[in-house]
Amino acid sequence: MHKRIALASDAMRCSTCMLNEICLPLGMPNQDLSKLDELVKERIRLLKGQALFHLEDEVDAIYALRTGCIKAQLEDASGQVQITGFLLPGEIIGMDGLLHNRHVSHAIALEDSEVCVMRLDDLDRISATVPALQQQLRRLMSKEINRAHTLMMNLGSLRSEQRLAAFLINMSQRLATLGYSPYEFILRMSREEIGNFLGLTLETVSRLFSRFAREGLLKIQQREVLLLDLDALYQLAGVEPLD
Amino acid sequence: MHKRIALASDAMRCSTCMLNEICLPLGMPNQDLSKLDELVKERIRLLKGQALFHLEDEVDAIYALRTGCIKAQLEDASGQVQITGFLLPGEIIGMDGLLHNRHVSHAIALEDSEVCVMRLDDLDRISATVPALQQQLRRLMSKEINRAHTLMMNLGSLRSEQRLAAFLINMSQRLATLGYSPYEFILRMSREEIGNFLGLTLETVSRLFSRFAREGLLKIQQREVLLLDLDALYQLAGVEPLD
DNA sequence: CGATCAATTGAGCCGTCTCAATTTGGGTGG
DNA sequence: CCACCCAAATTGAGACGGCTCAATTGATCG
Repeated sequence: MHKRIALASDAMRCSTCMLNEICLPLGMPNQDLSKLDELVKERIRLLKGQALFHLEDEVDAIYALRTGCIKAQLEDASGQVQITGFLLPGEIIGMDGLLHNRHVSHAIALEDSEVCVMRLDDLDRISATVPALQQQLRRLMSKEINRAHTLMMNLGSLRSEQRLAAFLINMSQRLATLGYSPYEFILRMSREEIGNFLGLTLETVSRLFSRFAREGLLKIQQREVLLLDLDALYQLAGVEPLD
Repeated sequence: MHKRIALASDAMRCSTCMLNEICLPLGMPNQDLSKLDELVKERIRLLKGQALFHLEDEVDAIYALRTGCIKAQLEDASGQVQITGFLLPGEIIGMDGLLHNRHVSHAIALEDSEVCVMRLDDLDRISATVPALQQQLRRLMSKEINRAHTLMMNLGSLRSEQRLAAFLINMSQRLATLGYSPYEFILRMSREEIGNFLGLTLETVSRLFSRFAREGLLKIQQREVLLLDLDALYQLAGVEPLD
């Protein structure tokens, strides 16, 4: 299905990873950081369109995205899909499967991607001697709960233009955190995927992009976005951005 | 603000609590259950309308609802509110505050209620010697993530009648788990609160109740519900119920 | 028994969806 | 390299679901 790669162990170290200010170790004391070095023993490379895991797969690990972009989506018995998030590098995926150690969602790469594998038994073993790791995991799960609650608020109370504005601001902020431009980026997902995520149809999303462009808020050509008036977008969204 | 009560320690024991098959200890091995007995040292009684905590309050504990009903709601800078859940006995509240140890939501009693206080330092201390507790907490947080994701799906893709049907089924199931009738119950929340939770207006909720009653799916008088045709409600919702 | 808040019901409007046609872009093979 | 094909995106027209605003009825509680 996908390619597992076991690199030389020193290539895996959280303590020397470029993303360690953003990813799982975020905010952990430096002296504990080195104890994480046994955590990631393996990475997985995914080609665009490949799944990291599917519904019902057994959970034996959670994952940190290193490069690329992954969508997380639920799927119910009737095949109806709901995208619950688009992950960027440094973000953690798979925590929704820890209830019964079965995944309840699909994780699919939107472009060629690479993830760090953090096995549950390693997490447990290291947590036993590094209390900070346990608390870190708790914080990360709490963050995901907050994110989902905020998305509920957006879906429940914002109008379409506000939802799209909030989405763009959110992408902009997260990309800025990664050191990319907050103004100019490429959307890795289709209009349909954006629409599904935001509870809108793809036509509505397309029309909104066209309207925003007409009003001078942004330029958009296919999936290339250039945000021209961030202030106006913030004002439109009216709420603190998603994440 | 609210009344804290320190009962005799044997009155607090998870191991002898009526709810221990449903609440935090759910699924934990019996030999570990007794080790939880130091966990709850205090309970809090809330009168209808009182808050267990507010936005921005410092988090030093999470709570298990013993009796009553509590709503959890976000509130953004502009005062806009989103109810993220209605809690029933045996359910855990406060896990969304573990990111920065600040609550990001309000918890307000919809009727006179009582919660068990589980202090974070006690949780950490006991987890250190009872690995099952740590895993249990992880499961509970994962469950909350799933619940929120499923609600996103409902808000994003269901029509109003489907949302209300899913809501009623969900209440029915959770009440049945507690040993109450799945057919007949009292809603502790107003039409407005239901509407807010489901991303609808109170008028729409009211009209739907009237329509469901006209169609013979249920009887409703104010907040007293009698479900007459659960099958039809399931079919309407079309998805697995919320939780 | 009035006062107040919650819930119901109606009428009309607006935003988003649906269905359909067209354009654009990217990939593939001749 | 161009012609072709297919998927993605755009745009339009019309329908409909849920919202807004408003009036009325029904509970609940001093």
